[in-house]
Amino acid sequence: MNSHLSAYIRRYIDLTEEEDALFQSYLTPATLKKKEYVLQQGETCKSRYFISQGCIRLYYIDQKGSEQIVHFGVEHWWITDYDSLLSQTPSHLNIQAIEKTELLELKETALIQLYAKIPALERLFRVIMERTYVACQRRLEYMFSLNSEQMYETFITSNPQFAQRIPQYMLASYLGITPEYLSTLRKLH
Amino acid sequence: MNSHLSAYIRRYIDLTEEEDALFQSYLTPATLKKKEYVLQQGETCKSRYFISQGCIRLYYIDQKGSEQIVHFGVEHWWITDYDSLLSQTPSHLNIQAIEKTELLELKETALIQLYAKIPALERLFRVIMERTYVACQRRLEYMFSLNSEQMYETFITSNPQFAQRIPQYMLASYLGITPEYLSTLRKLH
DNA sequence: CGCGACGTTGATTTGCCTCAACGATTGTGG
DNA sequence: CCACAATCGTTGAGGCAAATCAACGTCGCG
Repeated sequence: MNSHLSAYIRRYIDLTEEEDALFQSYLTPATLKKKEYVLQQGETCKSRYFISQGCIRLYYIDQKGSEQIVHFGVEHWWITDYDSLLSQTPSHLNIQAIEKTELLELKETALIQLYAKIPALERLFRVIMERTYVACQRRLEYMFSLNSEQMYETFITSNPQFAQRIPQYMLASYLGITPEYLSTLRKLH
Repeated sequence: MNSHLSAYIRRYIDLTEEEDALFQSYLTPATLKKKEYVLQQGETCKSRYFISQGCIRLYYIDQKGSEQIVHFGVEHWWITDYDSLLSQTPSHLNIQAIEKTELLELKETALIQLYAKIPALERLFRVIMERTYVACQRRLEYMFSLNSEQMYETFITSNPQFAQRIPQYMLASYLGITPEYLSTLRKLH
Protein backbone atom coordinates (compact mmCIF):
# COMPACT_ATOMS: atom_id res chain seq x y z
CA MET A 1 0.00 0.00 0.00
CA ASN A 2 1.28 3.40 -1.00
CA SER A 3 0.04 6.09 1.38
CA HIS A 4 0.96 8.90 -1.03
CA LEU A 5 -1.29 7.34 -3.61
CA SER A 6 -4.11 6.80 -1.09
CA ALA A 7 -3.96 10.46 -0.09
CA TYR A 8 -3.88 11.49 -3.73
CA ILE A 9 -7.00 9.44 -4.51
CA ARG A 10 -8.83 10.80 -1.47
CA ARG A 11 -8.53 14.29 -2.91
CA TYR A 12 -10.86 13.29 -5.73
CA ILE A 13 -13.11 10.41 -4.62
CA ASP A 14 -14.04 8.40 -1.55
CA LEU A 15 -12.97 4.77 -1.52
CA THR A 16 -13.49 2.26 1.25
CA GLU A 17 -10.32 0.77 2.67
CA GLU A 18 -11.12 -2.45 0.83
CA GLU A 19 -11.53 -0.63 -2.48
CA ASP A 20 -8.31 1.28 -1.95
CA ALA A 21 -6.50 -1.97 -1.20
CA LEU A 22 -8.05 -3.67 -4.22
CA PHE A 23 -7.06 -0.82 -6.50
CA GLN A 24 -3.52 -0.77 -5.24
CA SER A 25 -3.22 -4.54 -5.58
CA TYR A 26 -3.44 -3.97 -9.33
CA LEU A 27 -0.43 -1.65 -9.32
CA THR A 28 3.11 -2.83 -9.93
CA PRO A 29 6.05 -0.85 -8.54
CA ALA A 30 9.07 -0.19 -10.72
CA THR A 31 12.29 1.73 -10.27
CA LEU A 32 14.05 3.51 -13.11
CA LYS A 33 17.61 4.72 -13.19
CA LYS A 34 18.39 8.07 -14.76
CA LYS A 35 17.91 7.93 -18.55
CA GLU A 36 15.98 4.64 -18.46
CA TYR A 37 12.84 4.48 -20.56
CA VAL A 38 9.23 3.77 -19.58
CA LEU A 39 8.22 3.76 -23.23
CA GLN A 40 10.06 4.16 -26.50
CA GLN A 41 8.70 5.31 -29.84
CA GLY A 42 7.32 2.48 -31.92
CA GLU A 43 6.05 0.57 -28.89
CA THR A 44 2.34 0.55 -28.12
CA CYS A 45 1.59 2.01 -24.71
CA LYS A 46 -0.15 -0.47 -22.38
CA SER A 47 -0.18 1.31 -19.01
CA ARG A 48 -0.51 4.49 -17.02
CA TYR A 49 2.18 5.29 -14.46
CA PHE A 50 1.87 7.07 -11.14
CA ILE A 51 5.12 8.75 -10.17
CA SER A 52 5.75 8.17 -6.45
CA GLN A 53 9.21 9.69 -6.56
CA GLY A 54 11.35 11.23 -9.27
CA CYS A 55 11.07 13.08 -12.53
CA ILE A 56 10.13 12.07 -16.06
CA ARG A 57 10.10 13.66 -19.48
CA LEU A 58 7.94 12.86 -22.52
CA TYR A 59 9.49 13.80 -25.82
CA TYR A 60 9.46 12.95 -29.49
CA ILE A 61 11.93 13.26 -32.34
CA ASP A 62 10.80 15.80 -34.93
CA GLN A 63 11.46 15.81 -38.69
CA LYS A 64 14.82 17.52 -38.23
CA GLY A 65 15.89 14.77 -35.84
CA SER A 66 15.90 16.89 -32.70
CA GLU A 67 14.15 16.14 -29.42
CA GLN A 68 10.97 18.04 -28.63
CA ILE A 69 9.81 17.76 -25.02
CA VAL A 70 6.03 17.44 -24.76
CA HIS A 71 5.86 17.71 -21.00
CA PHE A 72 7.39 16.70 -17.71
CA GLY A 73 6.06 14.56 -14.89
CA VAL A 74 6.95 14.72 -11.21
CA GLU A 75 5.75 13.21 -7.93
CA HIS A 76 2.02 12.45 -7.86
CA TRP A 77 1.44 12.84 -11.58
CA TRP A 78 -0.02 10.16 -13.78
CA ILE A 79 1.87 9.91 -17.03
CA THR A 80 1.31 7.92 -20.19
CA ASP A 81 0.92 8.44 -23.92
CA TYR A 82 -2.87 8.77 -24.04
CA ASP A 83 -2.91 8.77 -27.81
CA SER A 84 -1.16 5.41 -28.06
CA LEU A 85 -2.82 3.98 -24.96
CA LEU A 86 -6.38 4.72 -26.00
CA SER A 87 -6.07 3.89 -29.68
CA GLN A 88 -3.60 1.03 -29.13
CA THR A 89 -1.40 2.23 -31.96
CA PRO A 90 2.40 2.59 -31.88
CA SER A 91 3.62 5.60 -29.96
CA HIS A 92 5.77 8.37 -31.38
CA LEU A 93 6.77 9.41 -27.86
CA ASN A 94 9.65 8.49 -25.62
CA ILE A 95 9.05 8.51 -21.88
CA GLN A 96 12.30 8.67 -19.97
CA ALA A 97 13.49 9.18 -16.39
CA ILE A 98 15.41 12.42 -15.88
CA GLU A 99 16.57 11.21 -12.47
CA LYS A 100 16.14 8.00 -10.44
CA THR A 101 12.40 7.49 -10.42
CA GLU A 102 9.89 5.23 -8.68
CA LEU A 103 6.68 4.42 -10.49
CA LEU A 104 3.50 2.46 -9.93
CA GLU A 105 2.34 0.84 -13.15
CA LEU A 106 -1.38 0.44 -13.85
CA LYS A 107 -2.06 -1.72 -16.89
CA GLU A 108 -4.95 -0.44 -18.98
CA THR A 109 -6.46 -3.92 -19.20
CA ALA A 110 -6.43 -4.03 -15.39
CA LEU A 111 -8.02 -0.59 -15.17
CA ILE A 112 -10.84 -1.66 -17.45
CA GLN A 113 -11.57 -4.56 -15.09
CA LEU A 114 -11.33 -2.23 -12.12
CA TYR A 115 -13.88 0.19 -13.56
CA ALA A 116 -16.44 -2.61 -13.22
CA LYS A 117 -15.42 -3.47 -9.66
CA ILE A 118 -14.99 0.10 -8.39
CA PRO A 119 -17.23 2.44 -10.40
CA ALA A 120 -15.88 5.48 -8.55
CA LEU A 121 -12.65 5.01 -10.50
CA GLU A 122 -14.47 6.17 -13.62
CA ARG A 123 -14.92 9.45 -11.82
CA LEU A 124 -11.33 9.57 -10.58
CA PHE A 125 -9.87 9.20 -14.04
CA ARG A 126 -12.46 11.52 -15.55
CA VAL A 127 -11.45 14.24 -13.11
CA ILE A 128 -7.74 13.62 -13.71
CA MET A 129 -8.39 13.89 -17.44
CA GLU A 130 -10.32 17.13 -17.02
CA ARG A 131 -7.49 18.70 -15.08
CA THR A 132 -4.89 17.45 -17.49
CA TYR A 133 -6.86 18.95 -20.37
CA VAL A 134 -7.19 22.33 -18.68
CA ALA A 135 -3.42 22.37 -18.12
CA CYS A 136 -2.82 21.58 -21.79
CA GLN A 137 -5.22 24.32 -22.83
CA ARG A 138 -3.47 26.84 -20.58
CA ARG A 139 -0.14 25.92 -22.09
CA LEU A 140 -1.51 26.51 -25.59
CA GLU A 141 -2.71 29.94 -24.49
CA TYR A 142 0.70 30.78 -23.07
CA MET A 143 2.31 29.83 -26.34
CA PHE A 144 -0.05 32.09 -28.26
CA SER A 145 0.10 35.06 -25.93
CA LEU A 146 3.58 35.18 -24.42
CA ASN A 147 6.95 35.76 -25.99
CA SER A 148 9.85 33.52 -25.01
CA GLU A 149 11.04 35.73 -22.20
CA GLN A 150 7.59 35.84 -20.61
CA MET A 151 7.19 32.08 -21.00
CA TYR A 152 10.52 31.50 -19.31
CA GLU A 153 9.69 33.78 -16.41
CA THR A 154 6.25 32.24 -16.02
CA PHE A 155 7.77 28.79 -15.88
CA ILE A 156 10.47 29.76 -13.40
CA THR A 157 8.13 31.57 -11.05
CA SER A 158 5.42 28.90 -11.12
CA ASN A 159 7.87 25.98 -10.81
CA PRO A 160 10.78 27.40 -8.85
CA GLN A 161 11.85 24.14 -7.23
CA PHE A 162 11.30 22.01 -10.30
CA ALA A 163 13.33 24.26 -12.59
CA GLN A 164 16.40 23.33 -10.54
CA ARG A 165 15.97 19.63 -11.27
CA ILE A 166 16.15 19.76 -15.05
CA PRO A 167 19.00 20.78 -17.35
CA GLN A 168 18.49 24.00 -19.26
CA TYR A 169 18.43 22.43 -22.67
CA MET A 170 15.36 20.43 -21.63
CA LEU A 171 13.59 23.53 -20.39
CA ALA A 172 14.45 25.26 -23.66
CA SER A 173 12.94 22.37 -25.60
CA TYR A 174 9.79 22.42 -23.45
CA LEU A 175 9.42 26.15 -24.05
CA GLY A 176 9.95 25.68 -27.78
CA ILE A 177 13.16 27.73 -28.05
CA THR A 178 16.82 26.92 -28.59
CA PRO A 179 19.26 26.46 -25.70
CA GLU A 180 21.32 29.33 -27.12
CA TYR A 181 18.42 31.72 -27.00
CA LEU A 182 17.42 30.65 -23.50
CA SER A 183 20.97 31.41 -22.46
CA THR A 184 20.72 34.98 -23.75
CA LEU A 185 17.33 35.39 -22.06
CA ARG A 186 18.84 34.39 -18.72
CA LYS A 187 21.49 37.07 -19.03
CA LEU A 188 18.73 39.70 -19.08
CA HIS A 189 17.77 38.51 -15.61
CA MET B 1 -35.35 13.54 -28.47
CA ASN B 2 -32.44 14.32 -30.72
CA SER B 3 -31.48 11.32 -32.85
CA HIS B 4 -28.09 12.80 -33.76
CA LEU B 5 -27.24 12.96 -30.09
CA SER B 6 -28.52 9.43 -29.46
CA ALA B 7 -26.33 8.11 -32.25
CA TYR B 8 -23.40 10.10 -30.92
CA ILE B 9 -23.81 8.64 -27.42
CA ARG B 10 -24.14 5.12 -28.77
CA ARG B 11 -20.65 5.41 -30.25
CA TYR B 12 -19.23 5.51 -26.72
CA ILE B 13 -21.61 3.79 -24.28
CA ASP B 14 -24.77 1.69 -24.21
CA LEU B 15 -27.84 3.33 -22.74
CA THR B 16 -31.32 1.87 -22.43
CA GLU B 17 -34.03 3.81 -24.21
CA GLU B 18 -35.26 5.03 -20.85
CA GLU B 19 -31.80 6.27 -19.87
CA ASP B 20 -31.35 7.98 -23.22
CA ALA B 21 -34.72 9.69 -22.79
CA LEU B 22 -33.91 10.67 -19.22
CA PHE B 23 -30.57 12.12 -20.25
CA GLN B 24 -32.08 14.09 -23.09
CA SER B 25 -34.87 15.39 -20.85
CA TYR B 26 -32.16 17.33 -19.03
CA LEU B 27 -31.04 19.09 -22.21
CA THR B 28 -32.40 22.46 -23.29
CA PRO B 29 -32.35 23.43 -26.97
CA ALA B 30 -31.23 26.90 -27.98
CA THR B 31 -30.74 28.67 -31.28
CA LEU B 32 -28.08 31.29 -31.83
CA LYS B 33 -27.90 33.82 -34.64
CA LYS B 34 -24.56 34.59 -36.22
CA LYS B 35 -22.34 36.51 -33.78
CA GLU B 36 -24.48 35.74 -30.74
CA TYR B 37 -22.68 34.61 -27.62
CA VAL B 38 -22.97 31.41 -25.59
CA LEU B 39 -20.60 32.81 -22.98
CA GLN B 40 -18.78 36.08 -22.55
CA GLN B 41 -15.61 36.75 -20.59
CA GLY B 42 -16.26 37.57 -16.96
CA GLU B 43 -19.23 35.22 -16.73
CA THR B 44 -18.86 31.92 -14.92
CA CYS B 45 -19.58 28.98 -17.19
CA LYS B 46 -22.48 26.83 -15.95
CA SER B 47 -23.08 24.38 -18.82
CA ARG B 48 -21.71 22.23 -21.57
CA TYR B 49 -23.21 22.57 -25.04
CA PHE B 50 -23.72 19.95 -27.71
CA ILE B 51 -23.73 21.49 -31.19
CA SER B 52 -26.51 19.89 -33.23
CA GLN B 53 -26.05 22.26 -36.15
CA GLY B 54 -23.75 25.16 -36.88
CA CYS B 55 -20.32 26.48 -36.01
CA ILE B 56 -18.81 28.10 -32.93
CA ARG B 57 -15.56 29.74 -31.98
CA LEU B 58 -13.90 30.09 -28.57
CA TYR B 59 -11.57 33.03 -28.25
CA TYR B 60 -10.06 35.38 -25.72
CA ILE B 61 -8.70 38.90 -25.83
CA ASP B 62 -4.95 39.01 -25.25
CA GLN B 63 -2.88 41.76 -23.59
CA LYS B 64 -2.60 43.68 -26.85
CA GLY B 65 -6.38 43.69 -27.17
CA SER B 66 -6.61 41.35 -30.14
CA GLU B 67 -8.71 38.22 -30.44
CA GLN B 68 -6.98 34.88 -30.08
CA ILE B 69 -9.05 31.91 -31.20
CA VAL B 70 -8.59 28.90 -28.90
CA HIS B 71 -10.58 26.48 -31.00
CA PHE B 72 -13.63 25.91 -33.12
CA GLY B 73 -16.65 23.70 -32.60
CA VAL B 74 -18.89 22.13 -35.23
CA GLU B 75 -21.72 19.62 -35.40
CA HIS B 76 -21.53 16.88 -32.75
CA TRP B 77 -18.90 18.57 -30.62
CA TRP B 78 -19.35 19.37 -26.97
CA ILE B 79 -18.05 22.82 -26.19
CA THR B 80 -17.59 24.72 -22.96
CA ASP B 81 -14.90 26.51 -21.01
CA TYR B 82 -13.72 23.59 -18.88
CA ASP B 83 -11.48 25.81 -16.80
CA SER B 84 -14.33 28.08 -15.74
CA LEU B 85 -16.91 25.28 -15.57
CA LEU B 86 -14.89 22.99 -13.32
CA SER B 87 -13.44 25.61 -11.01
CA GLN B 88 -16.54 27.84 -11.10
CA THR B 89 -14.44 30.94 -11.60
CA PRO B 90 -15.07 33.75 -14.11
CA SER B 91 -14.14 32.84 -17.66
CA HIS B 92 -11.66 34.71 -19.81
CA LEU B 93 -13.15 33.15 -22.93
CA ASN B 94 -15.85 34.24 -25.32
CA ILE B 95 -17.90 31.54 -27.02
CA GLN B 96 -19.64 32.87 -30.10
CA ALA B 97 -21.62 31.53 -33.05
CA ILE B 98 -19.85 31.96 -36.39
CA GLU B 99 -23.06 31.09 -38.23
CA LYS B 100 -26.65 30.29 -37.20
CA THR B 101 -26.22 27.52 -34.66
CA GLU B 102 -28.41 25.08 -32.78
CA LEU B 103 -27.25 23.87 -29.39
CA LEU B 104 -28.37 21.55 -26.64
CA GLU B 105 -27.47 22.95 -23.24
CA LEU B 106 -26.53 20.59 -20.40
CA LYS B 107 -26.25 22.39 -17.06
CA GLU B 108 -23.37 21.09 -14.95
CA THR B 109 -25.61 20.86 -11.87
CA ALA B 110 -27.94 18.64 -13.89
CA LEU B 111 -25.05 16.50 -15.10
CA ILE B 112 -23.88 15.94 -11.54
CA GLN B 113 -27.37 14.63 -10.67
CA LEU B 114 -27.37 12.52 -13.81
CA TYR B 115 -24.07 10.85 -12.95
CA ALA B 116 -25.87 9.31 -9.93
CA LYS B 117 -28.87 8.18 -11.98
CA ILE B 118 -26.96 6.94 -15.03
CA PRO B 119 -23.44 5.87 -13.98
CA ALA B 120 -22.50 5.13 -17.59
CA LEU B 121 -22.43 8.88 -18.17
CA GLU B 122 -19.27 9.06 -16.08
CA ARG B 123 -17.70 6.89 -18.72
CA LEU B 124 -19.15 8.90 -21.61
CA PHE B 125 -17.71 12.16 -20.39
CA ARG B 126 -14.45 10.52 -19.38
CA VAL B 127 -14.01 9.24 -22.92
CA ILE B 128 -14.98 12.59 -24.43
CA MET B 129 -12.41 14.25 -22.19
CA GLU B 130 -9.72 11.76 -23.18
CA ARG B 131 -10.31 12.44 -26.85
CA THR B 132 -10.42 16.16 -26.34
CA TYR B 133 -7.12 16.01 -24.51
CA VAL B 134 -5.44 13.99 -27.23
CA ALA B 135 -6.60 16.56 -29.79
CA CYS B 136 -5.15 19.38 -27.68
CA GLN B 137 -1.88 17.52 -27.31
CA ARG B 138 -1.66 16.96 -31.06
CA ARG B 139 -2.22 20.63 -31.68
CA LEU B 140 0.61 21.51 -29.30
CA GLU B 141 2.88 19.16 -31.21
CA TYR B 142 1.93 20.76 -34.50
CA MET B 143 2.76 24.17 -33.09
CA PHE B 144 6.19 22.97 -31.98
CA SER B 145 7.09 21.04 -35.09
CA LEU B 146 5.52 22.79 -38.04
CA ASN B 147 6.13 26.20 -39.51
CA SER B 148 3.15 28.35 -40.45
CA GLU B 149 2.97 27.09 -44.00
CA GLN B 150 2.89 23.46 -42.89
CA MET B 151 0.29 24.22 -40.23
CA TYR B 152 -1.90 25.91 -42.82
CA GLU B 153 -1.62 23.03 -45.24
CA THR B 154 -2.28 20.49 -42.50
CA PHE B 155 -5.39 22.35 -41.46
CA ILE B 156 -6.70 22.73 -44.99
CA THR B 157 -6.15 19.12 -45.94
CA SER B 158 -7.56 17.68 -42.71
CA ASN B 159 -10.55 20.05 -42.61
CA PRO B 160 -11.29 20.80 -46.27
CA GLN B 161 -15.01 21.37 -45.86
CA PHE B 162 -14.74 23.27 -42.61
CA ALA B 163 -12.12 25.68 -43.89
CA GLN B 164 -14.74 27.02 -46.30
CA ARG B 165 -17.09 27.96 -43.47
CA ILE B 166 -14.81 30.33 -41.59
CA PRO B 167 -13.29 33.65 -42.66
CA GLN B 168 -9.56 33.66 -43.21
CA TYR B 169 -8.78 36.04 -40.40
CA MET B 170 -10.24 33.52 -37.95
CA LEU B 171 -8.16 30.71 -39.38
CA ALA B 172 -5.09 32.94 -39.12
CA SER B 173 -5.86 33.61 -35.47
CA TYR B 174 -6.36 29.89 -34.78
CA LEU B 175 -3.02 29.13 -36.42
CA GLY B 176 -1.33 31.88 -34.44
CA ILE B 177 -0.33 34.05 -37.40
CA THR B 178 -1.50 37.37 -38.85
CA PRO B 179 -4.10 37.57 -41.62
CA GLU B 180 -1.52 39.37 -43.76
CA TYR B 181 0.95 36.54 -43.46
CA LEU B 182 -1.68 33.91 -44.14
CA SER B 183 -2.48 35.80 -47.29
CA THR B 184 1.10 35.59 -48.51
CA LEU B 185 1.22 31.88 -47.64
CA ARG B 186 -1.85 31.24 -49.80
CA LYS B 187 -0.16 32.84 -52.78
CA LEU B 188 2.56 30.19 -52.64
CA HIS B 189 -0.15 27.60 -53.28
C1' DC C 1 43.31 12.41 -17.02
C1' DG C 2 40.60 12.93 -20.97
C1' DC C 3 36.27 12.82 -23.01
C1' DG C 4 31.59 14.02 -23.55
C1' DA C 5 27.78 16.67 -21.99
C1' DC C 6 26.30 21.18 -21.05
C1' DG C 7 26.12 26.16 -21.10
C1' DT C 8 27.66 30.54 -23.21
C1' DT C 9 28.85 34.05 -26.71
C1' DG C 10 28.76 36.34 -31.05
C1' DA C 11 27.82 36.89 -36.22
C1' DT C 12 24.55 36.16 -39.51
C1' DT C 13 20.12 34.92 -41.34
C1' DT C 14 15.17 34.33 -41.57
C1' DG C 15 10.30 33.75 -40.60
C1' DC C 16 6.91 36.38 -39.35
C1' DC C 17 5.08 40.90 -37.56
C1' DT C 18 3.78 45.79 -38.01
C1' DC C 19 1.94 49.41 -40.35
C1' DA C 20 -0.14 51.58 -44.14
C1' DA C 21 -2.66 51.60 -48.20
C1' DC C 22 -5.79 49.81 -51.39
C1' DG C 23 -9.50 46.66 -53.93
C1' DA C 24 -13.44 43.73 -53.51
C1' DT C 25 -17.39 42.23 -51.42
C1' DT C 26 -21.20 42.44 -48.30
C1' DG C 27 -24.80 44.47 -45.97
C1' DT C 28 -27.78 48.07 -44.60
C1' DG C 29 -30.48 52.18 -44.17
C1' DG C 30 -32.54 55.89 -46.71
C1' DC D 1 -32.68 49.76 -55.29
C1' DC D 2 -28.99 52.54 -54.88
C1' DA D 3 -25.17 54.65 -52.00
C1' DC D 4 -22.30 54.40 -48.55
C1' DA D 5 -19.98 52.14 -44.80
C1' DA D 6 -18.07 48.30 -42.86
C1' DT D 7 -15.80 44.05 -43.31
C1' DC D 8 -12.50 41.24 -45.40
C1' DG D 9 -8.55 39.94 -48.18
C1' DT D 10 -4.27 41.48 -50.50
C1' DT D 11 0.20 43.79 -51.32
C1' DG D 12 4.53 45.85 -50.10
C1' DA D 13 8.22 48.17 -47.17
C1' DG D 14 10.63 47.91 -43.12
C1' DG D 15 11.73 45.86 -38.58
C1' DC D 16 12.41 42.54 -34.87
C1' DA D 17 12.47 38.11 -32.28
C1' DA D 18 14.44 34.05 -32.50
C1' DA D 19 17.01 30.43 -35.31
C1' DT D 20 21.32 28.80 -37.16
C1' DC D 21 26.05 27.96 -37.11
C1' DA D 22 30.49 27.91 -35.18
C1' DA D 23 33.58 28.29 -31.52
C1' DC D 24 34.93 28.05 -26.89
C1' DG D 25 34.91 27.30 -21.59
C1' DT D 26 33.72 24.31 -17.86
C1' DC D 27 32.38 20.75 -15.27
C1' DG D 28 31.54 15.91 -13.93
C1' DC D 29 32.42 11.32 -14.57
C1' DG D 30 34.32 6.83 -16.32
